[in-house]
Amino acid sequence: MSSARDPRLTMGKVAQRREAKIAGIVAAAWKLAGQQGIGGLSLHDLAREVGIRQPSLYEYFDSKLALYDAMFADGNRQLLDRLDAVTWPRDPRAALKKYLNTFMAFALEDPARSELLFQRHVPNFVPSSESYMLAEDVLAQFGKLMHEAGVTDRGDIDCIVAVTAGIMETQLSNDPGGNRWTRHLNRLVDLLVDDVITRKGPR
Amino acid sequence: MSSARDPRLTMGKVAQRREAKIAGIVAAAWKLAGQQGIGGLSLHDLAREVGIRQPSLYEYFDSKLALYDAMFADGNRQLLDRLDAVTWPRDPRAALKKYLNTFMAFALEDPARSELLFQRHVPNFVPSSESYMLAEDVLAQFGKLMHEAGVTDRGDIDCIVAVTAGIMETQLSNDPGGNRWTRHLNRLVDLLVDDVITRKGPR
DNA sequence: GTCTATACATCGATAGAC
DNA sequence: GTCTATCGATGTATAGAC
Repeated sequence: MSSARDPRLTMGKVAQRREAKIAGIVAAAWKLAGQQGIGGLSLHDLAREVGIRQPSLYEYFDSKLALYDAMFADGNRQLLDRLDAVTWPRDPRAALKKYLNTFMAFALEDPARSELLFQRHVPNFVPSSESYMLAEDVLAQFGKLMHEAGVTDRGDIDCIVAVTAGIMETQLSNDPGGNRWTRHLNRLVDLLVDDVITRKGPR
Repeated sequence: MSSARDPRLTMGKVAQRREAKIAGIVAAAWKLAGQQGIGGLSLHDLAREVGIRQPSLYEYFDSKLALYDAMFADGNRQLLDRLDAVTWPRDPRAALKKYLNTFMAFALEDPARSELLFQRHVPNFVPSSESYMLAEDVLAQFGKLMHEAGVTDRGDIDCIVAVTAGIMETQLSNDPGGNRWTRHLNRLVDLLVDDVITRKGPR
């Protein structure tokens, strides 16, 4: 489980141990999801992986959807941590590309995580507003970089989003572990941004 | 269920009735899948929809995966029929765009069908080789049009595939029934094909 | 070819003892 | 906080009578 800065100093020892346990459960859940797919995750298996019995999980999560929500939040925190560690180029276009490449690498390294975070492979799951705020933090960074790169129109932003999603989808589905599709990411972004710029200010 | 040309004249009356029944079951399966999602389809519900009992379905399909396989084949036949009905423009670029728009309209009009045919939302399902041949027929048409439009490099073809997949994915996920993303399809195709042409033969 | 009955498995969730 | 025991629902698949 990833840790964005903060609490743990405001917590008592018991609360700390509880948080650590929850973190361990979430980590085990990611491990199993990686093996069986996010949809194939079962609470029995998860409990066994953690070394407790299935009903004991309900001490930490009110329901399976609550577990998914914790995983969703955790996954987004992982991504935010990853983005925090990046040193961004000054050139806006280069920064945008670095963002997209960082995102893509993150998405491809754990297909099950991407299923939960970016695709719609878990029926009935809707992130809580708290968890969704983390996803919005990711999007806000993306929007800021797009703006600085000169892409401000919603339609243009949508195009880059769609291209990124398409590369992720096709890469995951047809060539997992390879780079048959991702290697075109930078080229497509350049193509699009160039087009946007020239149409906007044809000096 | 859709009917590509042929049999039914080589069949006896009994075989004809059986085929018709199977077609009705598949049609009912599509209906239910449209309501509950392709993954939520259950044989109990399907049998009730058809007016028989659940075990009776095994008279027509050896397993649930066999049913999915029949649906996969049927869906691809629907698409082939749709493509057969199109009058193709002479201009290769226009023909390519018409193909992609036809495909996109087909994909968006039934999300459950797209989940089975184009996405990977049914665990453990792998189309039989016979069914997959139909999907290959679709791809063959696509490849031919691409070639005629001057797009021959595999990487370039992959780019157009990715863009198409991305628009389909984002449209289905974020704006089902709308056109927020699809309206950019032609623009993106033009952008890509122009880029391919100019890089290939910069006269 | 359709039925009833049922096996068999999985899974999420709850009750209550310790 | 963890356990045993169990509920209840769902779902695929099979056996065998008609």
